[in-house]
Amino acid sequence: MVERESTPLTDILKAASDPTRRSILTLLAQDGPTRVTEIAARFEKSLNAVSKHIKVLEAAGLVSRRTAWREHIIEVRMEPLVEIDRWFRDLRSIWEMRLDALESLLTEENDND
Amino acid sequence: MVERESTPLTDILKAASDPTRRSILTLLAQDGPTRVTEIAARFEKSLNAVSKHIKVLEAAGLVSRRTAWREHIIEVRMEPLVEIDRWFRDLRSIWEMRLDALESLLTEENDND
DNA sequence: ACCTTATTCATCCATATGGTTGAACGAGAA
DNA sequence: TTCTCGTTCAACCATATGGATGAATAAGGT
Repeated sequence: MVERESTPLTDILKAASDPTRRSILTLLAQDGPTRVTEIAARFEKSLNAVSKHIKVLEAAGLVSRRTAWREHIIEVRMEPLVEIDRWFRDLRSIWEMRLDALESLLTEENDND
Repeated sequence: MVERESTPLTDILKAASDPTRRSILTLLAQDGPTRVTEIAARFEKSLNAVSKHIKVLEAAGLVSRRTAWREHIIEVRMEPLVEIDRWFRDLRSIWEMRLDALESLLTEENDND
């Protein structure tokens, strides 16, 4: 009933908001492409739990998967994170525009004194 | 039973990962400090729902509250968002370090040819 | 005192999320 | 074929989340 929205930015932020998933990204950034089992071995969670985390990251575009034989090699993708950066910058620029407008308004008033 | 972790960065990202909450931040960045009721009026949700969203943003430090008479004036705080930026930059630098190491390794090998 | 306004608190609901365990699948090795 | 390995799929569970509605609180206006 409750329309479940899902935009790229929302998916990226949601994926990044879990500490385990951020750890996975850090691990991949450090060590490069890594097998699912290998990744799971670094955490005190079941293989399945980690597998699910990876799927979330994958859905958000934060990692890519390359299947070689029976092994799934996971690689971090930095590109989508730029979306967060962009959102942050947009918000900040909106905020600064208002402050600038406010300041010039005050300056104007001072001129009228 | 499941240890519920909550770090500043996690709270910030979780707070930012909801579209409604991001809209509230944008609204506040544009219009400046605004009353809760005023904010709620901009959304097709109950006052209570918006009130709860604001509490989440507040807990993450993304907005501050100033109670004047019976009115609660909400203001956006940009500072905590820098944490996201920092995390992103850290991750990227870890990633670049690995690539640099990889590249210099390859160059070395070429030198040995 | 009583009304009105602004907001939160308390419940309750449906769905999402993070976790577990066990079965299933795909593909090389014995 | 049967075994093992790497991984996902399918249930299932407890808790979190986003939403609604109605009561409670706070404080000025009448």
